[in-house]
Amino acid sequence: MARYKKKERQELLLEKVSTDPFLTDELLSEMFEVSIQTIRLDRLELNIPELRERIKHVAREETEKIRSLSLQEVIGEIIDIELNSHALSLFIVEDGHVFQKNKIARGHYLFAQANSLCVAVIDEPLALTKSADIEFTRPSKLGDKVISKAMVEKMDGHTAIITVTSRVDQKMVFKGRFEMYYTDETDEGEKNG
Amino acid sequence: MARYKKKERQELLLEKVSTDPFLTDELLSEMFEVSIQTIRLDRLELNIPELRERIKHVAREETEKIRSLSLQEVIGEIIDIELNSHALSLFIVEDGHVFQKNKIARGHYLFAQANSLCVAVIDEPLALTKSADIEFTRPSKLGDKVISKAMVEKMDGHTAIITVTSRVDQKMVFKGRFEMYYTDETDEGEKNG
DNA sequence: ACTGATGTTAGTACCAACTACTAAATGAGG
DNA sequence: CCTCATTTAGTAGTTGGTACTAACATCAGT
Repeated sequence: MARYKKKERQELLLEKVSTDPFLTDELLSEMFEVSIQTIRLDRLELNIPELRERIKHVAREETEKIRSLSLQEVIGEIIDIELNSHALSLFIVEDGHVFQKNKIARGHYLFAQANSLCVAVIDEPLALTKSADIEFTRPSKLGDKVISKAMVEKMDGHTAIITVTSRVDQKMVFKGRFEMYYTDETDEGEKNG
Repeated sequence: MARYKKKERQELLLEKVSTDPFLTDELLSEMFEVSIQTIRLDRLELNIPELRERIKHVAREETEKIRSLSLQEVIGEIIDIELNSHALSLFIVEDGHVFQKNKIARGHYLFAQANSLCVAVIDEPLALTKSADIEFTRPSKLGDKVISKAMVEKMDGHTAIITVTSRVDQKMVFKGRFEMYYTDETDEGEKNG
């Protein structure tokens, strides 16, 4: 098989490197059947950094993503909050949140937004969901900006009742009634453990 | 300030490197006020790989985590399933799933396990959660192995009723009643869009 | 104070995977 | 055939290491 022309090779190179950042110049030169120098010239022209920089970049970026995905306290971004009263959050439906076949958001992400908003709105060290009554009124889709609103209806003793409504373009996609347990102790585990 | 003793230094080194894998031997040697060789001997004794290997590891591992966290079809691992009848899944509570202060699992992860199990148990191209009535009967904690069981109670027309119970060591931590909408069409969006 | 063991530092040769540069060889088109 | 673009070759220098040898420092026990 004949080797590629410059332009073609450079396009393929870009693709290769972005799908697999772990390829050395040597490996790439073998794949394209050109010399290492050619690969290096190509990278220079295309502004593709060297292997180690690519790996470093991936490592840094991914650690950030991890934090924003799994270690975040709240699903969605809180845009307004008055403790023990009400709160608003924004959640943008991205690729990882939807069913691939129809791009409809999985219900548990909408629930997560509502649930974590309830936790956030309560101004106590410990707030746990005790029960909830929820309804998905219409499907929300990839790219939707979901605005969730939590209203604290009642707080007495150790139980709060919060109603949540989530909307996309003013149209309701989710509503729920959450019963939260809260206390000023940081950890209930001591009692049970 | 006096320099640390070997043992102490090595413990701190381990901690440093695991919290920030991007530290070179040179930087570390400056931090501990010892020579580069000492740092290298320490790494050798503690089996800490060199900078580049650490970065590579982070880059690879994190990309995998991303996939398993955000792109997975089901939260938890399905361990038994009979379509349109019942299903079991296992979800292990990890660090990213809990409140840091008390190590109690966030409710929406337990909900996600139950919800995705309901989607999985229905043998139709499209299955969406319509509403749910849920209860968190006791907190589950870091390290818990949560076994979720979904039972299809009724299926008629386009609506299924599924009850889910989740247990840790036989003790119930979550129960819910899910109303699912299903159809044999892959995408309802065509009608609305 | 002397002896050993342990710990620390210095120094060398080598490696991968580069950058930056110069220079030569090879093509392909007019 | 000439020419310009492209490709290849080769050298020197860089970073962040490994692997190894040898010397030096420190302290503990006798």
